[in-house]
Amino acid sequence: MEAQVNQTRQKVKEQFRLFLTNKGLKATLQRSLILDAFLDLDRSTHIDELYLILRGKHPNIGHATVYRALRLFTTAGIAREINLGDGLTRYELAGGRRHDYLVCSDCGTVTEFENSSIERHQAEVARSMGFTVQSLKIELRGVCNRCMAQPE
Amino acid sequence: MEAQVNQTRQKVKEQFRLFLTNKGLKATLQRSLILDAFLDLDRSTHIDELYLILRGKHPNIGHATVYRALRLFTTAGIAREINLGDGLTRYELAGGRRHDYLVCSDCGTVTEFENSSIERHQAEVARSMGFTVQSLKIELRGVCNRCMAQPE
DNA sequence: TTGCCTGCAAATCGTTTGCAGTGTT
DNA sequence: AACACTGCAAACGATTTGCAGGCAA
Repeated sequence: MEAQVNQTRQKVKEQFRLFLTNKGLKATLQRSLILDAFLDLDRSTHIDELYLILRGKHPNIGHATVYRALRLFTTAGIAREINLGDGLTRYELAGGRRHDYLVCSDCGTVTEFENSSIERHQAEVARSMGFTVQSLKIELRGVCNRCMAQPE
Repeated sequence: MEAQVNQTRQKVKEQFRLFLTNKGLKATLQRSLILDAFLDLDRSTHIDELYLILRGKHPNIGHATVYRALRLFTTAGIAREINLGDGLTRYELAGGRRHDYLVCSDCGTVTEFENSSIERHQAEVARSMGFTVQSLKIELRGVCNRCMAQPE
């Protein structure tokens, strides 16, 4: 599976490289760094998390550059925006099939899981209402087992 | 059903009145106006919509007052916050069982529907992950039949 | 009278944009 | 040499907060 991760990484980087070439955009050091940091995490994240990681290695990278890069990844089809309503925009690798989130209302942790059986069912209901479904998001709020165990 | 709506309205207003008394808070004209406007709509709404309606009748009501009132309704258990990721906080009457939304990515319209069969199923999965579920939200993005029909 | 509430304006927070200088092609 | 890109700071839009005066209890 280690090998598979690396394969995904290479595919994504290649996909991005092609996207840039096709659009006449430029392959800059920052974009490469941000994409690497994003791929390293391998889970949904928000800009500030990436920004902090990146600042560690490259102190003069700009906040705006990270925002711009993630938006670019999204239009390139590499990333996907998710918004869990806490005022932060999160990003996850597109291509994955994780649209299901457990949000802990205590510590704010977001756990992802997958449950594809529900998608068909849900999409069917929507279709019967004359709605053409593009994407599905399921969000559960509650208390995670860690917070349940240790009262602060 | 007209009668039932009025019954709900009275119950909610009574619930709010009790809440205020118990907490030592005050029943002001503004809070009453905002609650009425909220109940009149009888569907999820955002602050600006309420604000505009209220300004029509009471030109010097403050933006902040509407925000504060809706937050109060939420803590009173009358309203529920929903966030569909478009940067606006929406509110709906709590007590209802509508947690399912169709968001049109074209015109932004939010249509609500109900599908309780899914809740048990989904909650079960979460529980197996050691998660205590408090609430569930299902969000479908796509194109509504109106937008599908008329290309701009 | 007490002190919660209101309306206004200023502050805040995440995110976007303008701009002058830099780096890719 | 063109022109996209970066970093900074200022702008932005939704929401919150501080404060002086106003109004329920």
